[in-house]
Amino acid sequence: MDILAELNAAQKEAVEAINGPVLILAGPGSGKTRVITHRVAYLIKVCGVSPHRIMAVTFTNKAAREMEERLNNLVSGLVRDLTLGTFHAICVRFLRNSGRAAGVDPRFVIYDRDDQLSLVKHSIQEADLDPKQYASSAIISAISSAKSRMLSPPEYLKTGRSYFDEVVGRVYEIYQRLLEESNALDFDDLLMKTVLLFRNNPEILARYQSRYVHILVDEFQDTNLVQYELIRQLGGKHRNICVVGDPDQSIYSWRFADVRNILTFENEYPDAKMVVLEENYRSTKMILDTASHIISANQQRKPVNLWTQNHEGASTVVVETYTEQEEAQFVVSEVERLVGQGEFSLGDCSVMYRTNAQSRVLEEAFVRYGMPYKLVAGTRFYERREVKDIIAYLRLIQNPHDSVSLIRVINVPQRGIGQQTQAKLAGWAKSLGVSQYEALWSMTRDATEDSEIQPPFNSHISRVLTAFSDLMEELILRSKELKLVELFDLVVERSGYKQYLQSENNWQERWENILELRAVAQKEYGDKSPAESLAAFLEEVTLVSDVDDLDESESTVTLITLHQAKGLEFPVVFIVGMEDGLLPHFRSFDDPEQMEEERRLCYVGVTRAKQKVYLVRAFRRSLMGRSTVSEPSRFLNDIPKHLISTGDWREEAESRIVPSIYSWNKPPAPTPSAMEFQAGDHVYHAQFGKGVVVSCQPVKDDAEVVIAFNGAVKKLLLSFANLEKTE
DNA sequence: CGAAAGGCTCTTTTT
DNA sequence: GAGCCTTTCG
Repeated sequence: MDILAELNAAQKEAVEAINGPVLILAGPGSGKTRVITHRVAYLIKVCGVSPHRIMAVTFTNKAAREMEERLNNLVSGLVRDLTLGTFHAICVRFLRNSGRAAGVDPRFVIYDRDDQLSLVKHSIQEADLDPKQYASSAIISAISSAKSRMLSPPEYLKTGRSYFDEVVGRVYEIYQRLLEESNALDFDDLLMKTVLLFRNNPEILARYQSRYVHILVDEFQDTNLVQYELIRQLGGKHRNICVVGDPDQSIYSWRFADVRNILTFENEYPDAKMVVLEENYRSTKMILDTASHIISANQQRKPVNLWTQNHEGASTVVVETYTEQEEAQFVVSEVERLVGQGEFSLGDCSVMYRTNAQSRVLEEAFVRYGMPYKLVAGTRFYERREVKDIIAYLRLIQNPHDSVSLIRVINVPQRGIGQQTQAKLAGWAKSLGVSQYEALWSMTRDATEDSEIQPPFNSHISRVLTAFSDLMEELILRSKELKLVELFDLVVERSGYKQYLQSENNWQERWENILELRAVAQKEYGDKSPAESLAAFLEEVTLVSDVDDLDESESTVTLITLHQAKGLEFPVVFIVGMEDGLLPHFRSFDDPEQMEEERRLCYVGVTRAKQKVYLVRAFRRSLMGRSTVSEPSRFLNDIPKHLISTGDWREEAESRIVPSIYSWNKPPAPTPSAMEFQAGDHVYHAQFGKGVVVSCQPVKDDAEVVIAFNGAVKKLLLSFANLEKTE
């Protein structure tokens, strides 16, 4: 197979330029992914470069997986040795292997946003600051910003000028100390510690530098300073660095990504070859034209000339509805129409929005119509309470010093270890200069007699604490001989979590989640021992993003935020909430740079579409419970009239929908009796297949059934679900 | 100590 | 409108 055969001239150029730095500016739909995969394949197959010497950085794990798949088709078998993944995943590998030199214990756990939040709250308390006065999220963001610039707490304090900087500096200092005591790294640490490791250990860096002859970075416009530095370090020897990006799609500046990295790259590597990919293979002329008009209004950009050989296509549809409920109804009914005409399938359709909160009303509409959909994110699976609880137990086994996890589960299920006791324990551990777990553990030994500081607990509390310590010791001990899944089961069993869950409400659903987590452990790590798989499993569950789990082959409508949609494509795209205040978001109003980013976000959304774009807005929308009236998004003004079709959808849609099988207002008769179905009944659903009824509750003159289908739990309205009993 | 209830506050986007 | 925190009572 000729690797260059199916590429256009510019793409070929980008693939063949293997010596020296390369900057590829790739417009949406210009075959960027194709270029990267083919370039890697070309290096391996044509140039004979060992995959071991190639590193490819992607923005999401999903992108990495897809690339691996595609590569397997081009150069089967050789892909194993490739260093392929997100910056974060790759840094984890470096730190596990070589982190000791930077003072990183290789058994570290990774703290996600949630863990950060709880740690920052503790830090604020420990700094004797009023937690009500400082938003933890703002402080996290400031700390993250500091780490993106690789400033340590003292360095940060030195550069700070405002009182807020001072506060952040103090919290940062404590926060970092607590992280270290817990042997934990947050997302930013993964990057920063790696760069510091290389900076302070030239011999280690030299090893990696020699190894990586070729480095590729995707979505370069969304890299931050640390990531740039890491690439600079690793590429320092061979200088074969290939970065691919599109300044018009830079939408992560709030995460301290900096488009200027592209400029810096050009300046730092003046010999860099620049390749511009302008031919779009994805969208119709109409869509591309619409998108170009939207993005052209940005001041801070270089003009680009996107073009396509694709056909003209349909006009962009702009629609106004009265409320957000009506907006959702429009989307559902329009999807129904498109699918009914046979032109598109459900899986072809996507609905994109600025904020996660917007998904709820949409979901309600989809549920009401019994139309299958998948929500990317929502309450993210790994952020569910029960899932995090079990993960916390596993983390503690891996690393007992992890204080955030300890605090999370020490009293879940309730063991009579309340706040008072926990505070005493924390204080006591601090005075001993050991982690809380060590303090606990020392109580189980009689060594305390010769200790200066006696445990400050009465005998009852002591017994309860010792019992917990014994439990963890048992789990840690058993973890050495069991398989990962067996350990998982043991944790759920011995911690009393299963029993505890059964006393909670909607425990079935939550139990399902635990089983799903178990399935991940089972699937990926089968019967491996925890020694070889626990760390990998814990990493996976912390570093996954929501798009990672998106399966586009499934035939359901996709609900997704504009940010998450980057890098995806759909035949049909609905962008909802096209209102000033939402898109652009009002938080960006007073900052021209942020406003330009909002515009890019809109551009990203439109350019996801292959065939059809709908820009939908609601006249009235409730935000935070309050009903507000809003103006159409200013971005709509930049689309010339001749590209738009409007028309009164309402009249048309009503005449179409109401008498048909779907009804907006009343469920059609006959309404099946709620009594017909009970928990445990086996049922069949035309779309979802076989399932088991979890619960069935009457609502108004209908009933809401929760059904566990293979792999997914769905809430359906009985009158629409059209269920068949199968037993 | 813990469960329940009421009151408070925000809501952008996420590896 | 929901989640988070505090208060109150058993």
